[in-house]
Amino acid sequence: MLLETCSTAAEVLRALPLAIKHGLHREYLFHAVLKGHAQGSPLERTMAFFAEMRLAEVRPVVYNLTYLFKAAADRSNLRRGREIHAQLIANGFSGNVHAATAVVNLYAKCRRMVDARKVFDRMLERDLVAWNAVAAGERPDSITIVAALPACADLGSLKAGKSIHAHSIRAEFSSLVNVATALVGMYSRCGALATARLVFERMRAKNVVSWNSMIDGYAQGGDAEEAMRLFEQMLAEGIKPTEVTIMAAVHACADLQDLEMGKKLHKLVAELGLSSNVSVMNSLIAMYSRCRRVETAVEIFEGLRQRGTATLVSWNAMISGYAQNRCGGAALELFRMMVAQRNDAVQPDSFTLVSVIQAVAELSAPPLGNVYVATALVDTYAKCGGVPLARKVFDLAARSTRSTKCGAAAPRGPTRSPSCASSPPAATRAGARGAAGIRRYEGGLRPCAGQDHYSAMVDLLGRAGRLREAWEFIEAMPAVAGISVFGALLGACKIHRDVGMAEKAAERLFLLEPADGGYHVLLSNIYAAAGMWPEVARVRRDMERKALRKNEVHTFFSGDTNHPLKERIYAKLEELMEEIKAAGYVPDASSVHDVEADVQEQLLITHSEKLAIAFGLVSSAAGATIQIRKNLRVCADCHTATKFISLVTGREIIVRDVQRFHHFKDGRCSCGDYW
DNA sequence: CTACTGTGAG
Repeated sequence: MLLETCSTAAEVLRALPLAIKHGLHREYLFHAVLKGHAQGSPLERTMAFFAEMRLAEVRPVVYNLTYLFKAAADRSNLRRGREIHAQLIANGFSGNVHAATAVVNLYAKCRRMVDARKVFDRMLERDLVAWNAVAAGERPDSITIVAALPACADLGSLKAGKSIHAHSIRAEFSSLVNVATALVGMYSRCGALATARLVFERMRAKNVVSWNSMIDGYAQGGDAEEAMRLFEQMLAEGIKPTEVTIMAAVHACADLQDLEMGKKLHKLVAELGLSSNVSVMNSLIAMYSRCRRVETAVEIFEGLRQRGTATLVSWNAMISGYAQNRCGGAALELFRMMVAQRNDAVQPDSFTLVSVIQAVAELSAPPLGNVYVATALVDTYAKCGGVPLARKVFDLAARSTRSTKCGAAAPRGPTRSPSCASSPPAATRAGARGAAGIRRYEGGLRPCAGQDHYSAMVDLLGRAGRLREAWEFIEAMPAVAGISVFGALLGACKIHRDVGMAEKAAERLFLLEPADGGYHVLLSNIYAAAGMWPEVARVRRDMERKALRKNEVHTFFSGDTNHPLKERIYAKLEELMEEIKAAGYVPDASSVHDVEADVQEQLLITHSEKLAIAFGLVSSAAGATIQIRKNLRVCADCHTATKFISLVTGREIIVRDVQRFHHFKDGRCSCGDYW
């Protein structure tokens, strides 16, 4: 009871006389308080107490430091971990098995396996615990099994995971909570959500981590609805969520763009005392950005920045938030601030780069005309071993920056969306420009992690109409171009109505067998826009052959005449067109080009959303909400038409396109006509 | 009195 009231060294010192009277040692008291901090306080608080303790000349003992290591490892705080490692060496504890094991664990958790192995190899005495820390036990116990399962998930090897599952059953470990939980995690990260759920449901005893693994499995696996259902169930069962639970739920909320639920979670974060948890706050930044509440995201980000707790992830979340919400100017401004503040811990990485490229693409700045982007790209490709590509980007950049200098990304005044009013504060802008900042990139970027920045780059080149360059860019990529890269090219071909390039892109794309039928629809629409009807039909047949039609929903294509209810659908459509025209709808032909007016209107009328809405109207109960999922972005004409349809039919219509939800009601859309 | 495992933000 004495200890519970002390949290600073001064308080401990004040309590000392009383403690000594009770027969407690001075050291013991400090160590007990430190342990309390390590288990419950933020790492910084724990470190501060440790420093105070040293000032009070309390000699640390081995297990003080092991607690500190655990605190640092749990939060993957490598920098602090290294500091404690130095303390440990300075105090002559490096020979201790427990301490050394904690160091191995720290490096392993922070994904520094080389460092982990170095410390491990230098250990004179090793026990099973130490072996487990490098996940290489010879006679595996249950903890070794638990440690091996995430490795299967990392490798994406369901086969290896299953064989370990079998082994754990033979060794009679499989019903241990930790083993079962690790199995849930392994199955869900390998995409076997149904199996994960089965293991989860069969668990006799579940703990928070079990719930977290299952909920996050759904959240990361794309089933946000199920993630939220399970989250609600967890709360209903009276289990107190942790920061991990919250982050998974926030992620799911962002996916659903469910702002109301997002706000509830934000409140819950405060109630749970998690407002100082940077990771949680970062997930909220991303959630608000996806729900188009950039202002709220900025508030949170600025709060973190002012407290000095913003991390690289925070900056990336905010820059990405701006980019997603078409605030390209603000995104680039924040990017410049990031570079200018000269904080080594917060310098751009490949995540940042993706958002920056998106921002440049959106601003229609000359491709590669932005010297920041270009420099970052050159650096990245050179590091990936793509020297010829780096050279090419460099040449292009040199050519196009001659006229634009650094100015391509200069603030462009008020940006298009009202939500962009919240641009970064001006205080830290000074000195953000110029070559000095760019030099900071040297050595600053890690080699490309995924395909995202390649597809962003292809999108950038493609939108600017530089389709040939985009193609050359893909050919020169040091990595194998994936679905998203060719998808971006195909999208650009749609914008610029380049059938030839579209065919080239589609050929390569379809070899990769995308599960999403949207790309076939995209190609079909490109043909349709060019009036190439036999080709439209060919793509449709191709899709049917590949069974790409989604079976759980009714799927429609532009110009679809194949549905069993087609007569009723087309009749309904005609009726609707009459009604909405009477209500003031004027077809907007800007998304269909180069065909005669009557053909134009015919194309517009038979756009797949309109077909789907008509089907929804003829096949659902009166007054029911109609839900539509679109695998491309909704076109301007369909958007307008849907507003009118919601007005004349009194129905709510919810369209979810690749970008976001559109909630149509009484002639208005939740997106405020901005998407 | 301790160490090793399972969930984790952009």
